[in-house]
Amino acid sequence: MLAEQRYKEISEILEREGSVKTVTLCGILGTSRETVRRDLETMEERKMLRRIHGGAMRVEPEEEAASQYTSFDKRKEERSAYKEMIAEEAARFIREGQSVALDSGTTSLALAKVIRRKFRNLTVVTNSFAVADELRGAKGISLVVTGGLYKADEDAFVSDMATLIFDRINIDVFFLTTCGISVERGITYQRMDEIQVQNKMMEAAEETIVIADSSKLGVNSLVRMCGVEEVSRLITDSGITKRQIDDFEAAGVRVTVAEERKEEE
Amino acid sequence: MLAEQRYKEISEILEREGSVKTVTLCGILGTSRETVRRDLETMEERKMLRRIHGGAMRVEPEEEAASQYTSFDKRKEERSAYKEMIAEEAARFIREGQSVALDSGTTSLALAKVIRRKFRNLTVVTNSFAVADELRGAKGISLVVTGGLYKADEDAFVSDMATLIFDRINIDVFFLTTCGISVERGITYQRMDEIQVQNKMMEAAEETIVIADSSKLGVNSLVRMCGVEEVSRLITDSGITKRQIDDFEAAGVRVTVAEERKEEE
DNA sequence: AATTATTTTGCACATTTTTACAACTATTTA
DNA sequence: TAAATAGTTGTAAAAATGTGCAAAATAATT
Repeated sequence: MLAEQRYKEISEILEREGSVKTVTLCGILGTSRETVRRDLETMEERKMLRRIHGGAMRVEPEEEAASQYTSFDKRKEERSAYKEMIAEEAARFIREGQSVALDSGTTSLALAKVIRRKFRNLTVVTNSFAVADELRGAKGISLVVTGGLYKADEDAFVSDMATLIFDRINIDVFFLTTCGISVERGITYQRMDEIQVQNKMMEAAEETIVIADSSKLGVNSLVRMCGVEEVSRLITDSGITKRQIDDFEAAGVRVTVAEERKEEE
Repeated sequence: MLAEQRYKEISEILEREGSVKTVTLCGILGTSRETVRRDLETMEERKMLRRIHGGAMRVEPEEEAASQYTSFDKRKEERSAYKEMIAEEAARFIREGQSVALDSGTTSLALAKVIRRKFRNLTVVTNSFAVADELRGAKGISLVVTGGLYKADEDAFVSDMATLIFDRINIDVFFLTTCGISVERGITYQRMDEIQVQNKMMEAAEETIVIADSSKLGVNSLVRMCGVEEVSRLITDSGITKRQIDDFEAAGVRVTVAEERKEEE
């Protein structure tokens, strides 16, 4: 069994149970304790969990009472190292003067941070409060927010009110985040709230690029937003397998793998 | 059972019950008394609870949060005492279940704070980023943002894109802030950016109430938004003169003067 | 296809952490 | 004040972790 597959398994267990013992994982994964510990170590570095003596704990998605959007804050720490790499790579597909659309995924927020740092003449359209907050007052960034009804659990504006402005706006590149993407089922989500906004963004956009860490690949979630043929490119991390790359490329989706880069600028 | 799992369990019990005995925890967690005590000790260090003889008690959220925030927040409040008073008064014209519109004035932000504190079933429509930020995740507040192009110097969304949603929305009360208001020249502003949004809000609203401190009274600024006959009420502070009250009332604008109140509820 | 290089994994052993049992001290309450 | 209940500390057994190194599995190269 591959390491990344184990990570995925561990993540799922953690999502379900909240915490696991190292020995339990040994049994489930059929590997030695050292391997499990090494896995947990890497996963902790990637902010995918918190290690504790005897096992690991989930990085709390729901810390009740403490206002809802902190849960979003917590979630954005998940796999943040990957997300930054992906965001950095995604920024290479943007040129000064263009207009880009960002939805409300956590990877979008990472991209917003890169944009704030690297661009001085860009229009950014978003339905994400966090992205808007990040780019609020950023020099040289023209910020357009969709508006609409605010959904705290997604930290974004949804409903058809959020789609109205797209009749007046053209987008060069739309960076789409997702819960799951597969060649067979296309791009899928857990919730359907945001799909209409994303669809509008896609319609308004010249080109759509999916930015998704490798844990989303091959995953089929509940609601289908569109097929893979609608997107021109997928940017992901090195967790993608050769096989998956071939499948996506065969379906007409170019694949870019974000690699660790050592402070180039 | 892992230590961290026990902490979580204890936290949940404490959240539910308020306090818990050491022996009770022994039974629930299936560990010795020393272990429970050590757990409570660690958790006390982490400020997750307060130890008492025989067990532990929940720490009230205020205790921990207080130290960091209040000094800064209080000072901010002291400065804008008059706006607070006006906002407090304005809130009396709102009833649970209604929908209200707030524009991007500083007094609107003060009103948003009062709303967050006092209401649990309200729809708030705004084009102000600060107001949206204040009400983001507020319990029982349905937040609708106009969207549109973000103007940093007003911290608000403007342009005609910000007016689109008003075809779909009805407002009970619109609280209008202004640079100047006079019986002769009506409501006037320094800039014209926001006027179209405010006009739409007014159109969509059943009633419009101007909230303006007394320094704005009798002032004629550059751009006229509408006449005083369009507004039903003016809420201001005690700096207003008897003469001014009479003039406004004669023009059909009822006047409410916000007074200092001593913590009534 | 065969070989080499690289990474990953598992085992043995030293180290650290955790826990429960005692024995003892402190606090509460009747 | 005495009896009961709760808290503290020392210690040893058990459980978990970290590390060096060799075997195994993968990837890369010829």
